[in-house]
Amino acid sequence: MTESWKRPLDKAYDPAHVEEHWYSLWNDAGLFRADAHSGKPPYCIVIPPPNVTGSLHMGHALMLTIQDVLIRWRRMQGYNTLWLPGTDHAGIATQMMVERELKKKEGKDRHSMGRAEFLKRVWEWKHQYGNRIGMQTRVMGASVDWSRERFTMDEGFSAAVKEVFVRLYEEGLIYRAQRLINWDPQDQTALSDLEVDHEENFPGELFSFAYPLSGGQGEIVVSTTRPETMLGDTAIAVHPEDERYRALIGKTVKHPFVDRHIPIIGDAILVDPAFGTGAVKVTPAHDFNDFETGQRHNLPMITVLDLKGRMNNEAGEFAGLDRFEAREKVKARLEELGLARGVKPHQMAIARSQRGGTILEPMLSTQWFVRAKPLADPAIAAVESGKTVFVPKAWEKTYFDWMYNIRDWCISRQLWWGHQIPAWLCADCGGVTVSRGAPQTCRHCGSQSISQDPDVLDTWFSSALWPFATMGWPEHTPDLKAFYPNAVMETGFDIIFFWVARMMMMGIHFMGDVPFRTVFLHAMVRDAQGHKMSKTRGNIIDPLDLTAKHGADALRFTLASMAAQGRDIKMSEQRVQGYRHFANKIWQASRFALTHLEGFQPAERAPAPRLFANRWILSRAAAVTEEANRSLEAFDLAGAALTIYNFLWKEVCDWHLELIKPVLYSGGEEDKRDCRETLVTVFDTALRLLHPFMPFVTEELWQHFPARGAREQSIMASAYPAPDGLPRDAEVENDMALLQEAISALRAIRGESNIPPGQKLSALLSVNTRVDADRLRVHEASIRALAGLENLVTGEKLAKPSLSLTLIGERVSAYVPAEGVIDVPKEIARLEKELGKCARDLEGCKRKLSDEQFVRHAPADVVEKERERVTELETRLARLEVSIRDLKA
RNA sequence: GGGCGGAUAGCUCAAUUGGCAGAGCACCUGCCUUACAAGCAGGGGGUCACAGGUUCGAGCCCUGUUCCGCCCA
Repeated sequence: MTESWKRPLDKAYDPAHVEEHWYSLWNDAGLFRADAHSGKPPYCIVIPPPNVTGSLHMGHALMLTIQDVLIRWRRMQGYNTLWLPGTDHAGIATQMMVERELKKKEGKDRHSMGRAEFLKRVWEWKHQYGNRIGMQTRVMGASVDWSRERFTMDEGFSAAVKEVFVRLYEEGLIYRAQRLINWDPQDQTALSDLEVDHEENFPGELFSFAYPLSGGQGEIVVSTTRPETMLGDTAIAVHPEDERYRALIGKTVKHPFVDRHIPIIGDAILVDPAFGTGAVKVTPAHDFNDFETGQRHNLPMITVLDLKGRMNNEAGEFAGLDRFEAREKVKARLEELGLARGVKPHQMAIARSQRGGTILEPMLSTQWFVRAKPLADPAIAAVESGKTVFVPKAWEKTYFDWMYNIRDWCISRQLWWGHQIPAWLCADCGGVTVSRGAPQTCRHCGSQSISQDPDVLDTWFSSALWPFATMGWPEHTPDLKAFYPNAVMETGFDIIFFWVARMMMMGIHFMGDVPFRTVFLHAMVRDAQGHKMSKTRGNIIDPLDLTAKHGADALRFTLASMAAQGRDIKMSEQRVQGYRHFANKIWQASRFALTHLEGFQPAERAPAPRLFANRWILSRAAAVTEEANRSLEAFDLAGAALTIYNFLWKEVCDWHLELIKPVLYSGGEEDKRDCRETLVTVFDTALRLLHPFMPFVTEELWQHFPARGAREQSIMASAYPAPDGLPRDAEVENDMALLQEAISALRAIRGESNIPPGQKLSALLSVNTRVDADRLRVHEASIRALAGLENLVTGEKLAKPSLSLTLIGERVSAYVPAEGVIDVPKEIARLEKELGKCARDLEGCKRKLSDEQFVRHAPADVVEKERERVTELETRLARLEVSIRDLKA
C-alpha cells in the first residue's frame, strides 16, 4: 500500500505552492524511469541537448513543453517511454566562457596555463555550473529519465565519437586536406559552412585601380571591395567574349607592390562583363569564387594574411598590418602611385561568424573533412520513402534541398575543449596515423616522432551521434535494442541542417536504420512584437520569471497552445496570465465539486447517468476525449489544448455545474448520487486529459477526488482517457443546444436592457415545432434557475405578449413582458436591425435556391440545409415584423 | 539570384472536404449571484492584403501583384 500524496487543498490557487511539491516526489518514486526490458511498446525521445553553458530560455521551455506533453501522454497510454536528457559540451561557447572567467578572476590566459591545466579548469567549471539548466528543466516539470542523463564529453560518449571517426576514416569518408575554409581570425579556428552568416548589404565601397601592362604601354582597370587582397592577386580575369579586353588575354600586368607579373586570363564563369570595368582581380587564396577560378586555370595561391587576420610577409611593405588597416594603406599607396581610378559607395557581401560576429576570412588551410555525399544519399532515400517523416511536411523540401547540394563538412576546430582528433602526425614523413588507441610509431615510416593532432572535432560531429551514442553504442546495449530508432525527434526548424540532417546520416550509417520515425519541428519563440529575443535588444522574456509569477503549468499551457503556429510564436506575458486564470478556474471548480463529494464513495464501475445534465456532460466528455487524442496523434498540441480548455471552462463550469447546482443543493438523494457519480467521472477524465499540459495542478487536484476502487499513486501513472470507454448521445446534445439557446436568449434580453441578475423575471418561450416544445417543457426548471425566472411559459408558436422585450432566435423566441420598464424606441431599433440582417440573409438564401445551377450542382444535403434555413428565416422574419408592429401600435 | 512561409476583428490566432467567417485578449454595459471579481452575464467590432481566373458557390483552388519574415547561393 503506497502512501497517499493527498494534502489539504488551499482555498486560493497558488502555483508556486503547488509546483514546488511534486517534482521530487515523482522522480523519487521512479515514475520517470524507462525500462529497457519492458514488454510494453517503446516510445523514445532524446532531448536536443542544450549547451552546458546555457541557461533556460524560451526556446528550451517550448521544446520541453512539447516533448513532455508527448511523453506524458504516451506514458499514460501505456507506452514504455524514455525521455533522455543531457547536455552538449558546446566547444567554442564553453571554451570562451571559461577563458573569460580565468582572465577576469585570475588574469590568466589558456596559453600560459597549458592545455592539460586549462581542460582541468573547464571540467571544474562544468561540475560547478553545468547543472543549472538541469535544475531549470525540473522547474518546467519535464518528466525526463535522470538516471540516463548524458553529456557529449562523457567517457562512453567520447569513445563512441572516436569510434565513429576512426571507422569513417577507414572507410574513406573522412579525409585531411588543404582547402579554402571559413576562418575566424578572432577565435582563430576554422568553421563549417553552416556556422557562417552571410550579410548582404554591408556598407562598403567599390575601389578601382589600374594594373599597368608589363613592359609596355597601357593598363587594365579592376574594381574591388577588398583592396588589401590585391597583394595576393595571381591573375586578372576578363570575359573571353569581351571585345574590350580580348586582345589582352595572355598578356601580363606588373604588380605595383610585389615583384610579380600576373597573367590576364579569360574566364566566362567568374566574370560578369557588365559589372564594374568588366575586369576582375583574382585572389585564389582569399575568395571562394577566385579559388575555383584558380583551380580552373592552375593559378598559384598566395596567402597574404596570417591566422590573426594580419598581413604576412607575402604582403611586402604592408606586412604586419591588420587587414582593415592594410585596406586603407593599400588604397593610399595606389593613390600615390597614380594608379587609383576612383571609388564609389557599394553594398558589399560579407561573412560573419554566427557566434562571435567576427568578419570571417576565406583562408587556405589544412583541415579534416567528412565526405558528405555518400552519407547523404541514404538519408535522402529514408525521407523519400517515408521511413522518417517530417511534421510539418513542408520542411522535407528544405531538408532535400540542402541534402541534394551537400558539400563536404569541415569538422576540425582549432580549440582545446572538445573531442581531440584521434590522429597522429609524423614529424619525419608528414604521414597521418588514425587510431583508436595511442600509437607509438608512425604507420607510414615507423618514426617515433609522432604527436596527436591538437585540433578537436566540431561539436555537431558528436551531437550527430546523440540518438544512439547516448544509449551505449558501440556496445549492443538493451537500451539501444529497445529504443532505437527513437519515436520522435522534436526540435527547432533552425537546426535541420546542423543537427537533424547529420543525425540522419550518422544514424543510418552506423545503426543501419533511421534514428527516428518522425521529425517534429517547432517554431521560433519571439517577443510580443514578433522580434527575435536577444540580449542586445533587451527583449528577452525569461521563462523562469514567468514560472515564478504564473506557474510552470500556465507557461506550458501557453506554449502548447501556440505550438501549432507557423514559424513564429509571439510570446506575451498576458497570454500566460490568461492560462493561469484557467488553472485557477479548474482549481475553484474542483473545490466546488469536492465540497459535494465529501464522504462520497463512488461505485467501482461508473453507473450510467440518468439525469439530463449528466448524460449531456458525459457525452461531451466522450467527444472531447476522442478529439484530444486525435489532435495529439496529429501533433496538434494546440488543438488538443484548446479542446480541453473549452470543455472544462465552457461546458463543465459554465453549464454542467450550473445545471446540477439545484440538484446538489436541494435534490433528492438518488439524483444527488447521480450527480456525484458524474462529477467523479467528469473531473477524473478532464484532469487526466489535461495532465500532460498542466502536470502540477492536475496532480494536486486529482489526489482529492475519490477513486473508483484501487487507483495509482499518481495521475501521471494513470491511463489517458480513451474514447471507447465513453458513450456519445446525439439526442441529448441536440436537446442541450435548444436549452442553451433558450437560456442565452433570456440572458441576452436581460443584458441588453441592463436588468440586474438579482431581479426575477417572467418569460415566455416559443418554439416552432411540437417536438421542440415538448423538449423545452422538460427543462423548464433548469431554464428558470439559469435565467433567473419566477414564471415561465413554454409552447409551440405562442403569441407575443404585448409590450415585451423580445429576442427572435433560430429555434427559440423569447419574450419578457416588461410593461412600464420597456424603452420602446430602443427596442424597436434593436429589432429593426435584427430584421434587416434577417431579411438580407433570407434574400441571399432565396437567390441561391432560385439558381438552378446551384440546385443541380450542389450536394443534396447542402441544398436541403439551405431550404431549411429559408423556412427558419421566414418564420423569424414574420415574428420580428409582428413584434415591431406591436411596439409601434 | 533560387527557394520557403505569412498577410482574416484593435492585438494574437482558428476555420476539417470549397457550403451561415470564429475564439482568446483588449474594449463597452450590468452584476461582489455561497466554487471562482484571477469571476459571472451581455454587447459592439470584418473590403478574409490587392487584381484577375476556375466553380452553382472561394478566406480556402489557380495566375499575377504588393508588403512582411526566413533559408540557401
